[in-house]
Amino acid sequence: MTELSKPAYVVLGMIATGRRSGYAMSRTAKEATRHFWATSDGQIYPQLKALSDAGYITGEREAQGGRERVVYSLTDQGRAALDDWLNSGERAHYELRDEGLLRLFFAEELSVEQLRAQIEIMRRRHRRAIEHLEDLRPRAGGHACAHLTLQYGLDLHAFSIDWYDRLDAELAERPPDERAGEALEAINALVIG
Amino acid sequence: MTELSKPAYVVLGMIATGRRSGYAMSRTAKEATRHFWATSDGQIYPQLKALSDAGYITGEREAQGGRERVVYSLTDQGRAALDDWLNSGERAHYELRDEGLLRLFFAEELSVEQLRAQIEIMRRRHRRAIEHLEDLRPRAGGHACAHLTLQYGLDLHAFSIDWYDRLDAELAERPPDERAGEALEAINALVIG
DNA sequence: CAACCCATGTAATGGGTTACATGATTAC
DNA sequence: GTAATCATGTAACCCATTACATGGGTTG
Repeated sequence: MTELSKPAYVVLGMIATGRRSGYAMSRTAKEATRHFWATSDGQIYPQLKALSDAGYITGEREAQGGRERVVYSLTDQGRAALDDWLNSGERAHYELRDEGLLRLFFAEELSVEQLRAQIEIMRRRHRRAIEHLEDLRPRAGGHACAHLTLQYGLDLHAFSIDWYDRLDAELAERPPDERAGEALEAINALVIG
Repeated sequence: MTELSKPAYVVLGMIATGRRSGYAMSRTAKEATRHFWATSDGQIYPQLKALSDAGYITGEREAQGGRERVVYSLTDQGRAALDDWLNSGERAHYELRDEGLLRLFFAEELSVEQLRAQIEIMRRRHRRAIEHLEDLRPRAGGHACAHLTLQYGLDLHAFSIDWYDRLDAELAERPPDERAGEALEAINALVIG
């Protein structure tokens, strides 16, 4: 049995947890999983066809108040593949892409003032992320797991804000026109040493 | 002046902070920025050529103890582009991809026991990440910004471990064969409500 | 009757990784 | 001498996003 792709497991998982039409999966992907695992429509719909053809899922046309839609179910094969993945100890993909951190990494030659401006931008970004996730909370419905992963996101951004707050407090003690590299060297010695 | 690509800014930043050969950039990308911004050789070397052609950087052949290598410098144009990017308030790209969280999201139907097994796997992953970053610390050299972003990584993973520890402690109070969805519903009510 | 949501898809494009390819130098 | 590191690059492939395309139903 060959390994399935990541979007395939997303689709299988969506069906198993009650998001049974392509559209419902698309909504959940945007609203509930986007903040830790992005999945686009351009992956979902082709994947539904592929998993159908391969016998992991079956689709049935259903009239939903006049509008037609296709509602999918897992086959035994699909259920087995999902359970395998959910319980596998295989190394899970983990990746962070943070352009703000990348800027910090190259900030050596900036002034303390400029660095603090960047940090403020990053804090704002995390604050907006929290607001956004807070807005999504009512939409998590009765799904305990959706609430859980949402809470992780909220706590993660809160951690980052806190981290930058503490860094900024240290930088506030330094002269604004000092080279950021110098100021950070002194601060790092405190934090780590 | 057209926006440059992300790998382009990586290259400009690397030069500005003293990583002036393609190989040195490649090393730093693997050792110091990989954990928050991945950049592969397949991006670096073509980018060096493109930025040279566009007049952002200039390369000079240099004999480094017999071996030849190309050492790059920023032109005024390149320095300006980098400074723009470093000080721009434009929304920075931020993205998390965490397959472990994705599994948690779909864990509703697992048993508490199975869920706890997954959580243990995730904690192990974060612990390994910390070990890995700890190994890299000596290599950060005198670069205060490298130390800073490394520290962020360490603290971030420590946060996650702590978060899962607390979740696991709650789950340990529930019967192992209970449905994860049920157990989490009860726990979520405590945490959020 | 216009705007928005439900619903499904495709094609072009862009971004990034991996594997491959080469060769010199240095350390054991 | 052989393994690792220094050093530079290319090509094939995979993955994912974006934009486009279509059309029925609902709400203000």
